[in-house]
Amino acid sequence: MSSPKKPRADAERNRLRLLAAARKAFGEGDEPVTLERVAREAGVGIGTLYRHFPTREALVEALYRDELAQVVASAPKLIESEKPLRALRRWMDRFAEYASTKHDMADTLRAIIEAGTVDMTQVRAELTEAVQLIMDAGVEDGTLRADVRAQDVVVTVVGACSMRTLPGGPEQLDRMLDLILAGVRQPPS
Amino acid sequence: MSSPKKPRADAERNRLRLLAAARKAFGEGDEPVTLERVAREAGVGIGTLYRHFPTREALVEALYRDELAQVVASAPKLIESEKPLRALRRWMDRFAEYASTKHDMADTLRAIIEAGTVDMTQVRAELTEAVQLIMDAGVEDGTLRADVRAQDVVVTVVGACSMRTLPGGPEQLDRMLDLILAGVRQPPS
DNA sequence: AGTTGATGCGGAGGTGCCTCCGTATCACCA
DNA sequence: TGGTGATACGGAGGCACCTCCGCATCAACT
Repeated sequence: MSSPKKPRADAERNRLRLLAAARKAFGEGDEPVTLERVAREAGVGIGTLYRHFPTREALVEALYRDELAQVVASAPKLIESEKPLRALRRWMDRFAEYASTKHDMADTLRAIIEAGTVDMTQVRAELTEAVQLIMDAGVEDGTLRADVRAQDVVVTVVGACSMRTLPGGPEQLDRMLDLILAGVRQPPS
Repeated sequence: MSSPKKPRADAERNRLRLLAAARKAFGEGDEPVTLERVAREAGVGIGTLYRHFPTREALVEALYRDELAQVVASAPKLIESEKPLRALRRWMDRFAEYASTKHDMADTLRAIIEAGTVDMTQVRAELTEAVQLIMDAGVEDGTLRADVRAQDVVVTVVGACSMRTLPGGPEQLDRMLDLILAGVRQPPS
């Protein structure tokens, strides 16, 4: 059930080296990470990098998959400690903080949303599920609208977060998230 | 008041040739437009292209400036014929249709929103003004919230429209715009 | 241990973006 | 019209992305 193929030892070793080198390179605050540098730093050829990670996004995704999983996992916790509306807002904040810190990740998330790759769809589905969870709670207690799809919220939020430098400064993103949140809110009719 | 410098004849001629070539190249439905090709087609060197249009965005912006101006200009007309809420939605549609047809323009708009270049700021301001106009009308008649900034709406809409291919198909953008619109709406409290 | 097919490796090379600067052209004035 | 500084031109070249394929390495079997 779990071993589709026999992996070669050197392949796995190189994969790990690449991830380590990438983590280091993307970690350093300053600027643009060239994949050639990552490969060199890992002591492998550029071809090897591309075989393991066919696109830049694939590499970044592998790098941050863990942290993203934590963001996803925070959703159920937030529901327990907060009312749905506030939980959703806090989740957005968490996501936004994450996406803007590692702003390489923001681009990658865009790509993930857009692309049709399989394991990309996976990440997208996880995010949607997290939001769905909160929204279900909100629908149940009547504070959130029932006719809004979680996926639409996710895509809109990703779109908002993927704008690099906002003209209105960092607080603008906050207001934009508020705007989206207001759209999900059940009007007191 | 109007002639800061004397323009050289060949410069202006090349500028026009470049725009013509670009319009043709971007017009053709199929795929990716290389700037080198545009330059060649215009019969000028690549260096000349870059002198006239320092970035790809500058070129695309120049290409579509007119059409964008029309989108901006549609705002006052919409106010006359529709209620503010509906006017805003129609404006968003107009914008979205435009941005997704010329999807090179979508990228460019992103760049415009993000970048700090002067004449880019100009376009951003125009868009914001258009939305502001509609929102003012909506605030006046009480259908739209007064505490939402037009700029936030613009940036959020651009973010949404700049997602290339949505996982939920073309209708998803429609729903996302509805979501944003709902955020601007005055709750009947 | 030796053989061998499968798997992975490396980096040269093709492409596009953009810069830089020596050369050509223009507009103006004598 | 010829001279001259200012302005614009062209394309080579540097950089990064990504592909392709001949060669090396691995692991499974004898």
